[in-house]
Amino acid sequence: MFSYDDMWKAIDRLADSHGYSPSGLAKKAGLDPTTFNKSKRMSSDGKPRWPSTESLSKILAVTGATMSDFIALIGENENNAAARDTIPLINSAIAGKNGHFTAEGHPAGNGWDDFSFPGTASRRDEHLFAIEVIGQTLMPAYREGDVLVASPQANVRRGDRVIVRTRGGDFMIHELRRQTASRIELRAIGHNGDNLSLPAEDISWMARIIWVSQ
DNA sequence: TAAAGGTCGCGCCTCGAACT
DNA sequence: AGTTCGAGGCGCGACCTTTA
Repeated sequence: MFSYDDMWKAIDRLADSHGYSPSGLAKKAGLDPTTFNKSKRMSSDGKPRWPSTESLSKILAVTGATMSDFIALIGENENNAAARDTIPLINSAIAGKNGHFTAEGHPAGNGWDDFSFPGTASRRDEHLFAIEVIGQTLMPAYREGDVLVASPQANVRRGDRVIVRTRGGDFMIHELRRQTASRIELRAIGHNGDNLSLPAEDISWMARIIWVSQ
């Protein structure tokens, strides 16, 4: 999961790399010049404030940057060096077998390779892992060879794509449709798009897909 | 299912500092 | 003096959760 600091630093770097101040970039993108003010990155009660996806979309559009470029900026260290770290990688065909994850959804056991992912060392989420898609079952959303980076620590919300492990041993890549205290409703990613409703206690862990290499 | 209430990102505005 | 930038207060609107 991207930390709050990572996100704002990346915005600052994006602005700087295009010759703008944060307020200049906001203005260029058609946003209020104060949108990215440091004073607005924290609410009055001290809670961190996150930029909206719409604001991010606008500044990427106006700078011509892609989401991948932005991810790279998140991963850069203070010296702007190309620091690239690795996270555990496993393919989807074997990820569901026992022994590859702890009860909390953290990578464990053998069978893992390394996947280069920018700035992992500076990120607070040390339990990130990557899943390489094998087969066509997730088409058209994900193709064979795509790599999904997931965080078991990230908060999941309606509409997020998630990796789910049930206590019965099922391993699924689905979209979260609804989550209540008692039930989890999921929708399959892929051609069939089947809906699935499970008791919350049947879910061992759930990790949000935060990034995809396609 | 709909209404009520809470949360949060953003726009509008004013003000002050720094710079040209 | 004019411009740019950033801090901070306030309110709006979208979205979400809770409750009846």
